[in-house]
Amino acid sequence: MQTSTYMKTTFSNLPSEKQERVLDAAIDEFSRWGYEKASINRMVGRLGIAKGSIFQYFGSKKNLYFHIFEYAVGLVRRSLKGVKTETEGEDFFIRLSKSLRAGVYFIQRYPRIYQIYLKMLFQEDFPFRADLLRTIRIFSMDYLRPIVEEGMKRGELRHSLDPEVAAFFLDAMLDRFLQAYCIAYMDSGLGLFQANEEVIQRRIEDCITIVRLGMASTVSPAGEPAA
Amino acid sequence: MQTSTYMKTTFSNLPSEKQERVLDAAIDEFSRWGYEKASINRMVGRLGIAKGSIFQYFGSKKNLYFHIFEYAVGLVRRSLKGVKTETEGEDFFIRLSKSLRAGVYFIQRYPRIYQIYLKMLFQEDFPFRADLLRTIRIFSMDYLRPIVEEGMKRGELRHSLDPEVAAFFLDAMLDRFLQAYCIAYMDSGLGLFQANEEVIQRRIEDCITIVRLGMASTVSPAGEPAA
DNA sequence: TTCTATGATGACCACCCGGTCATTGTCTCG
DNA sequence: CGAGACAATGACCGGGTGGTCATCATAGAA
Repeated sequence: MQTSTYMKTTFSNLPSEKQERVLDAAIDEFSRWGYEKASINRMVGRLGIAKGSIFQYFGSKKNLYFHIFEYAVGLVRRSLKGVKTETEGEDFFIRLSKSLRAGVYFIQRYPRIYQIYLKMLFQEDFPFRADLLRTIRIFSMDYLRPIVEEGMKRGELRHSLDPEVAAFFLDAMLDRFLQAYCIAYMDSGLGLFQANEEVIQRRIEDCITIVRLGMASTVSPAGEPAA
Repeated sequence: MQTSTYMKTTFSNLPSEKQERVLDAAIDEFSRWGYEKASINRMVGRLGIAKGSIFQYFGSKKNLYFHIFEYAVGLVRRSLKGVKTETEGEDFFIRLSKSLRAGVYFIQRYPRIYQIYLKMLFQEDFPFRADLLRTIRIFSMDYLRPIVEEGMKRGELRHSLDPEVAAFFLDAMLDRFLQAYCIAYMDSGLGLFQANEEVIQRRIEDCITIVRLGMASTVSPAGEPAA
């Protein structure tokens, strides 16, 4: 169990089996309820320990949340780094496709972590929320922008493209795609919500085709390049 | 003042000047705090009336919220209908551009209404939230899909385009664009947040260019069509 | 004037929250 | 067997919530 600014020695002295039970309960609680509505009372009730213990471990609800957030950021960071290096040198649109796939995989492997993100995104302001979300957006942009720039350098992307705008655009698309996979009302009739692998893969290709070719018909009246 | 399922006769009997003050205070409260954290106590405190009155008017906090939601939906409906008819027959990408502009205008004219939407989107589950958001998404798709289909009929869009996917894609882009204009951490370095008209217009054109042409460089090695 | 209907009121209710801290185990070392 | 260190406990605190209801105020009709 790594150290963290947000936990006290009382917690790190605990047998790791108990630490894990506590963290698991916290992830469960926050992923189900978000920050504000998460209840320490409920959490300790399910854990079968006293409320005071949690405050002995972390000092406050906020610190507990930060600790979990830090852990989640670590997971995402490793995952993104993995995709980036594994796809190094490949075509831009292949990389994009694999990144989106990796996003889906991540959600499948750590559904509660993604739920915490969604709850954070889809939740009333709590004081430090904006900072945490900014952290996530910067993450995303730091991942996407270099990939775009590399794609431009290789001539795979239009020279007239503004990398900032392109990264913003991709961020919007990727984010919404994953939301549609996890939230029923964000899937606007696409059938993406909790879809199986086959549908997901088809929709990924659909969306990336739009990103690649755009929506306009080719200017020459001759017709489509390939249809 | 139109009737509504959610208000009682006690409210409709009120002098309309007082009705408006109450509704204004409710919009203010919900736009600032969202549903769960909106406080009837605070609201009546600012209004200078008794708490019991609100429950005499609407029966419950939920009914009050529904009443406001219904009002907001009416505003959006009228606004969208306006843009759709005004741009009838124009080029698809012009229509798209004007739709996005209209979104910005709407937010500028009714900032608190949009805030209520954002708070609803970015907020913990309250029981009926999913239904309300589904309503909004369906709205959006019902607006976009026919525009896409018309664009395809005119040959302005690729025949190989799937209208469902295209509408989803556009919804994602438009939604995120407006969020970036209103929420600092959603503006990933684009400078869209609270931007002036000139920047907004430029970014609209940037984004729509990507939608139109895509990101890929033209397959022929000859170079860009126009750069 | 008196009666009646209806709006206005705010003390009060049950419930939940995060956080505190004096007290009670429990384990280790001398 | 102490003694000291430290984890565990849960009653308790102040503060907030949506919602209720007996009571009061008032305006128009008879």
